[in-house]
Amino acid sequence: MKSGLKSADVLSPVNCVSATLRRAARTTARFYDDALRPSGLRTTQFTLLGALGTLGEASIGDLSERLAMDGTTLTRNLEILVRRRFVENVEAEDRRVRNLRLTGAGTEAFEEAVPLWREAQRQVLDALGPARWVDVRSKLRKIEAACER
Amino acid sequence: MKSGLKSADVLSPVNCVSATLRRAARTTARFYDDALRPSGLRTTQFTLLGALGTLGEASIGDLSERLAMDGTTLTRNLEILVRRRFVENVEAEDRRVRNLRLTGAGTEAFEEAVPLWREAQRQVLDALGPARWVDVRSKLRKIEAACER
DNA sequence: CCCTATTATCTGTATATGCAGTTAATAAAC
DNA sequence: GTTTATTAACTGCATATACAGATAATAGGG
Repeated sequence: MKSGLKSADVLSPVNCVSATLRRAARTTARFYDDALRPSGLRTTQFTLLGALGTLGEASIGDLSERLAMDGTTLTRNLEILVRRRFVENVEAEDRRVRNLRLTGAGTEAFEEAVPLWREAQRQVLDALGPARWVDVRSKLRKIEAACER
Repeated sequence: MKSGLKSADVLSPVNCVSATLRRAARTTARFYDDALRPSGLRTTQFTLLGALGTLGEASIGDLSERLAMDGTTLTRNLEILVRRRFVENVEAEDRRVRNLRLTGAGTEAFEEAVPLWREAQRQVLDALGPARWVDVRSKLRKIEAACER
């Protein structure tokens, strides 16, 4: 038989969903990081600046929910961007909360990186086809939902 | 319209392939790490022990290729497993190479973790359906291929 | 109003990840 | 056979990631 996969296969550790996703995440991160290198931004930083650009002003909690990233991770990832003056703090009414927002330099850095990012994204989508990517994405959402209860 | 996605959407940074995959990887890693916690193994360690179990005896280069993971990352990830006596060094003919192999304790630790892993994997596959997962996996391979040239 | 519970963030610690540059050993060139 | 190129792994550095426990501030109950 040609591509017969028995159900036992997917319950064998060599076919771990988490390992497969991490592997794909490593490989694409290397690719996008390489493409973004001239901009001085890593993919994670690019994503974080983009999220702040969209949200306008956001707390660590807001970003944590949106990016499905632990708050303590964000504290440290943001620290780097604040140090480089791409992001700044804004005081919130609730004084437990620290709100963050893009600076002018942060907006500029992001915008300059967009064409580099777009070229990487284009190469990946040319290989897969946008419709297939949209399909994969919706299935990844299902997987995440199963992991979040 | 209901789910009309124009091609412009997928070329907008909010739909970054790398960011989406990293997010999914983070979420599943948290889930599997939590499931594996009683075993004392993280998902990455479980995967690494599994790869060594399959390969029998392997160099850093072998593992690097199989896991699409940088050699320097492996040097450090293996260091932890060697320290815990789950993995041991074996001298190779080529003296630049360091070969690695599971110890008895490493095999035991892995085998004890398998049922915990299987339960996590089962939950994810129940939510998605094994056929859909096989489909996603093949598309992830295409994405990786596009990133590796 | 005070006490308690909840919430938002931070710190300490550990692992995960990869690039640039180094070292040591083998392979190739002459 | 020596010199040169290539290869395998390692070190230094920086970022990415999350859990446990601490701190500070708000919200709720009496």
